[in-house]
Amino acid sequence: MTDSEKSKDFIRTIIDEDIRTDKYQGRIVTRFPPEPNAYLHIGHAKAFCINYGIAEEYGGQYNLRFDDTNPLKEETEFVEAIKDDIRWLGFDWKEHEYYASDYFEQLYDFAMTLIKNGRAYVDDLSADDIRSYRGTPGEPGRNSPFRDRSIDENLDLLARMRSGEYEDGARVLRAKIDMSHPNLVMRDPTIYRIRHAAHHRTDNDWCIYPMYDFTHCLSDSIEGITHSLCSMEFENNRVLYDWFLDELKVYHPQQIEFARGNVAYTITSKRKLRKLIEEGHISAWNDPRMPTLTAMKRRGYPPEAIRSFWKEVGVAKKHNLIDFALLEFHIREKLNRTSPRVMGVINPLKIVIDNYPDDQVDELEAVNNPEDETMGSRKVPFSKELYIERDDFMEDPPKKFYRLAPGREVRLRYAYFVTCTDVIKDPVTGEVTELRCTYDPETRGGDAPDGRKVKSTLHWVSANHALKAEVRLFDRLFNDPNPDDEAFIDHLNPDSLKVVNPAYIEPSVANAPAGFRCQFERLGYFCVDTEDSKPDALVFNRTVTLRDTWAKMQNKG
RNA sequence: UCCGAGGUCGUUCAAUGGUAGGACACUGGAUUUUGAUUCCAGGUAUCUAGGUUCGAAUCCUAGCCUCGGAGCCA
Repeated sequence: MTDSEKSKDFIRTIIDEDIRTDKYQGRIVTRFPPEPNAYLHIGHAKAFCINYGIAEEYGGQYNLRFDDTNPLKEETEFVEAIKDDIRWLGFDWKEHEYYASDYFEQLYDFAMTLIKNGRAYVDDLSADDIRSYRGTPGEPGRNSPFRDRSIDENLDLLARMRSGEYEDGARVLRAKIDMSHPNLVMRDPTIYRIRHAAHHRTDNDWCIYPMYDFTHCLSDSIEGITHSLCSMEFENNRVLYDWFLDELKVYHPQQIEFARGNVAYTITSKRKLRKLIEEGHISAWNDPRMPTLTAMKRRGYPPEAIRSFWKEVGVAKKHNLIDFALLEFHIREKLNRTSPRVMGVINPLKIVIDNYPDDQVDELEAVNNPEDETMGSRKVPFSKELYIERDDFMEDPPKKFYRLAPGREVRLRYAYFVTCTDVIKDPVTGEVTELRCTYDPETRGGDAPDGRKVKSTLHWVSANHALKAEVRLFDRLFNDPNPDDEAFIDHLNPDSLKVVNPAYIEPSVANAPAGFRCQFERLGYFCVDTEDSKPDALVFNRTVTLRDTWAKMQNKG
């Protein structure tokens, strides 16, 4: 099925209908409204892939708007990080970069209008009292004793709140709606609170700040948003979104909610993510095991894979827990087509080719990417002493084991057929320390002129030519597919990071720049770390393993 | 308890009164100088109970289950 034949999700169905009825005169304008108080994670990517993806598809416009109404939590550092991450995913919001704080003056005017219309009042109740007056689900609240102040008094009080006359928490401005409304959001919600705090953009211009519900709908309205797409947690707030816009008789976008995407084995709560860092379970926001976009970038995930992943997941209103394997599938699919192949040995076992001349070095031709011949080939050095992967040898192999064993012949990729003739062990521990082999000079390049076959092909490096590098093997951060509960620390995977140093890598990657991606043949996709790698001390991150049918067979016993 | 939303293969998204389909995952097979990739084949699903209808995942009624909501957070 092609994209054009593919059925539309419920959001696109609504938009199609809006276009058909000319609801917005052909305009499509969406927005992504992050609060600049943390790094973006995989779940945010779904939100802006939907908002921005739809705008792109319909030839509309998309805005980036920072929802910066709480000076206590927001920082410029996060603004920059968020912009970097969205750009990394390939979206360009052009000149449409906005800040809710840019609208503070207009918002204040709207608040005064509400008061003048008898729809808002200044309340002197404490936060605790407001809570207890609010009632509970199923039980109506009670009106504040300050609810019926005169318009003039309310106007005067609000002006004095703004001028800094009162302490934090002394008063708030509330919408006057219905204290017995079945939806708690409608029980006279707070729209302004006093905060004597410097704001990352407006500095000390203000000491009162508008609340989300008031700010968000009006910001959407000011920007001419057509479809305000957000997650289901705002469903209860939609009546209030509509209420403000209707009361103020301003342009009215429509809010549409969809289910956020939850990826198995990850958590996305900002608070919990912060705790992982504070307690030292991971190193930083960009620790490659984190579900943040900055971490995925560092880990080597291609941005196109994240986009195609969310595109394939689609959008609905159902609670979900998406299989991590689907994300990995998209990562591999992209990387398979684009990554040059390299040979690297992570868990080395030395082999000595007895019949190979002592000081001879052979330069062998290796294909860079069998999926893309335009990527060409390279030379890899072969010599008497090599490393192969320890897992590729078994002294006493089971039936299905195709790799090297005593007396068995295998192919060294792009090199020669070799046969294991002897196994050298540590006399004390019994551990295999070295293999003696012979090679067949007639098989240079990997094919036997007599047509004989081998069961397997191994990767290898020349011991004297290989680069020593650090390799970081990442696995999932949590053991539990749904670790997002209060005991999430207990679900941490103790084996989420294994550092190998040294690993041995073929010399062709000696000058690989930070961020360079490649496939270590038969092992997985790796990239040069952007934080810790140095030209003379390379550090590779494992992005994702290759599919491994053999490992799967073994795990089943 | 009240308000709101949602229940379709293992997972996710379709099917909007007319053969329950795709992708991932899984299983089997073919090809393979990566046990990769690629290709082929296969199995598994409509929350429950009634009703309307020639025909129901879809419409109606009643129930069950899950999630969200009582910030001066977003």
